[in-house]
Amino acid sequence: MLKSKISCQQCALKSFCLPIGLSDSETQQLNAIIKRGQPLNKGDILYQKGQKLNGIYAVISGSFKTYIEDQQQRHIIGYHLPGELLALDAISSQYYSCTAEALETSTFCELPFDQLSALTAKIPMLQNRVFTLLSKEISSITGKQRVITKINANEALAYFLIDISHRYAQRGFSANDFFLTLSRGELGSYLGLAEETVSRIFSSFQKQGLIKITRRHIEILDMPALKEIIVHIALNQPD
Amino acid sequence: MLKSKISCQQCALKSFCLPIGLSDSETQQLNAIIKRGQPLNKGDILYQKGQKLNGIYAVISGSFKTYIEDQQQRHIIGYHLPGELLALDAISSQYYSCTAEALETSTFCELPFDQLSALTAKIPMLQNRVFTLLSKEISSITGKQRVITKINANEALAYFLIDISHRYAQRGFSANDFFLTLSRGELGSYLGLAEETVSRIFSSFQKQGLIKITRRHIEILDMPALKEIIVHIALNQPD
DNA sequence: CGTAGCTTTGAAGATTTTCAACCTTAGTGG
DNA sequence: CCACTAAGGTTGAAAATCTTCAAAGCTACG
Repeated sequence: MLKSKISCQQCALKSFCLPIGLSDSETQQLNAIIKRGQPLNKGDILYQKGQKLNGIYAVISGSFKTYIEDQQQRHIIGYHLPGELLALDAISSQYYSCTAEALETSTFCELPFDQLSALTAKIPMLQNRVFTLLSKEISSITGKQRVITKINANEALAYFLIDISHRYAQRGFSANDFFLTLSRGELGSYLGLAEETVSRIFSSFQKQGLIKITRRHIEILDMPALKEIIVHIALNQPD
Repeated sequence: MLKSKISCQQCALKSFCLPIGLSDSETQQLNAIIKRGQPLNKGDILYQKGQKLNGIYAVISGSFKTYIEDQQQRHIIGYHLPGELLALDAISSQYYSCTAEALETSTFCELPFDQLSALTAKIPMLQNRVFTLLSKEISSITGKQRVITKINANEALAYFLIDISHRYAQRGFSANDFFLTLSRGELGSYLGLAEETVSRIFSSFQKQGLIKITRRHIEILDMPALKEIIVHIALNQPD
């Protein structure tokens, strides 16, 4: 029992199964359907757009980007950190709607969706947990959308930094010192900005003493000032 | 039984309960928890940001906008047509994260979420239906985000028109002739454009013979050409 | 018939992108 | 161990796009 609980934690599913107070037996049932994946290297594909849904994924360590591509370019849709879930949008169509790729050496686990939903049908608390997770995803995308939908480039980047900082803090990582695994170009694509614009604004933030940035290593020096940049934006503040 | 089935249809929950083949008894159970709301007039508030979650809502007829506001302005977040659901993002926090307002005389029904989740725990098919609806919402917001995140104003408006057209068609309304209940300013806010930009682009689409627009009445004259505008954008095409 | 609110249009200004060149760093092979 | 290379990052200047400001047109409604 204890073993499975620990293993669940190791699976970085803390965020998934712990906060809801499942019994040991329930935890074990959940744990039984979780498949631990082989570690992936940078550039390895977790799933490909168009493939039939196997399950949803949780990032254990490392980071992933999701994207779709057309003839001209690749559009970054998501940036996923440890403890976060991937492929929640694929449940409805049963096909992955984008490609997920490891941005660095990363580990993950898989939750086969049919097994998960069989289990949620038996454990109401778990069902509610899944509802909550899906709903939270909706909030978070809506929040991002709000921000990117016409606020200017400064604000978009300030928001991005604050968001990442929160997400790291939530998982127990440093809120003020972290590595970005997206390139300037990818980040630009994610936020709807040109790569040069991202670079210029990072430089300007640094000149103002808000951050220190060395390639992909970011230190947030003045969080209040960063927040000041987006203070006039009506936001659903992240928890 | 039959009565309740019809009533369910009347509730415009066709989209919600019909496609999954519930038994008559299950349909009746679902129907029993659906509360029909009083019709609202233009400007009436369905729910207010910050209020405790009562339930999620389905639009029966008319249309709703959702928004959040700050000192300076109101930001339109959503535009909801008959058959569509509102407040899916409030399930996780248990508080409405934006305000929903009727854009014209509208009817709706309410699904108290605690009762719904008690029912889904008993009816696996319904549980999966809710998972699917939540997941679909994630897809659709992600799609919108993709589009607005830096494509230009022409593309954003072409996408919007195509999206609305699809959504009306899906509910059995005309795909090529409909009324917009958002003003130019509101639509601009929704898409992240200035109201004048929206107006200019509608004029330009009309000059090109793509649409005919008389105030809020829109006729789509050349759907293929509209689609051509966004053809280079990698999209998860709506079903 | 007049007014208020929405819409359209023009012109100037701001922001962002694009194009181009150059810089920096990490990794490679001599 | 060093020099070279490729990839990513930075910076400047011109061009494109969108916003803002301003004014005027239209329509619905009392």
